[in-house]
Amino acid sequence: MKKTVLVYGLLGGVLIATLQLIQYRFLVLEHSLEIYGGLVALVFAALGIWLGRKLTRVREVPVIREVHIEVPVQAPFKRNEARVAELGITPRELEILEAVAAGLSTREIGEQLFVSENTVKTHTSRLFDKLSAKRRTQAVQRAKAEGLIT
Amino acid sequence: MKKTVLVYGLLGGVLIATLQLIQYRFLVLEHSLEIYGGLVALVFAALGIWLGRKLTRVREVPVIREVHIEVPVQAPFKRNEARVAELGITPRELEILEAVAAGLSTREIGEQLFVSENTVKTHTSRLFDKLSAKRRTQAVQRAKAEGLIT
DNA sequence: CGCAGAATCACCCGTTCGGGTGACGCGAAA
DNA sequence: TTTCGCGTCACCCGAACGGGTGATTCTGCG
Repeated sequence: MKKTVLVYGLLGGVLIATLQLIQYRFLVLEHSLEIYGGLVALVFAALGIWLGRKLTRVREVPVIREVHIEVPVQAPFKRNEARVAELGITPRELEILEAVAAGLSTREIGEQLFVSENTVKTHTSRLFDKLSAKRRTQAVQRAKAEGLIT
Repeated sequence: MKKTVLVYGLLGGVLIATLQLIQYRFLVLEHSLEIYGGLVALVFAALGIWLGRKLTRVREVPVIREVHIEVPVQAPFKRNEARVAELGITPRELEILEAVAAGLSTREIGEQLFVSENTVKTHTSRLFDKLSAKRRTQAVQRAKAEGLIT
């Protein structure tokens, strides 16, 4: 909450500053008062609306409306061998990757594949490297996106 | 809520006042313009908030959200609302769930949703409970299997 | 009005993860 | 034969995660 207030505060500050600038220019150029007022009104109205919505966020009740679109029947699932090779992912690593995606812990994977936890960690480490991932969830997400695993 | 709005109002007032003061130092002349701008800003900010609230009220009415349903060989994805309700998963939790599935860390989720890490942790904790998961990867795996998320 | 549910945040503590480094055996390719 | 890729394992350390508890605020519902 404090963070939010802070954000609001900063935002307000920025707005005020912007207003100052706008005002200065208009003053110097001796433009119409109405335009300035309108701008201020607009900006603050927008800010107010945004704030109001933010503060009183209400759950929307999504109603699913089915929109059928023709989808070229996608092959059941074809592992992207090319991408696997391209990333230099070894078979063993792929195996670990699938286990990770299945939600297993390092220890569980080790037990399942009859290797030590350390080995699994080494594999995962290399995987994260190759997938440019920092976390298992990220690795899984990317692997799925690339079609590396199911 | 009223308190929040009030606080915001006061804050706005203070800001405006500050603006006035700063302006006063530089532009002693043309007083009417500053006062006018400040008043307009205040009024419209208030109006905006009111409007925002009004709008969110309306949003309580079911919102139509078009969902493209693909028709692949297997199962078309359709968020399993029933299952979500059955498991007692709240909208906010679903939001966090999706972020987790996207491979974000607790901190990143917090930043993205403007809440503290602790809050995210609370949500994930409850999610794991509801999904009978022990790890994020497992939660994601199950959520996908249940059709809770994409 | 009071209550339940949701969302927010904090703190503690133990576990797991991830990064970095180093090492060893094995089989294939150079 | 030497090199190289792969799989295996170990240790350390800091960061992230997960569990538990407690607390506050706001909203909707009786």
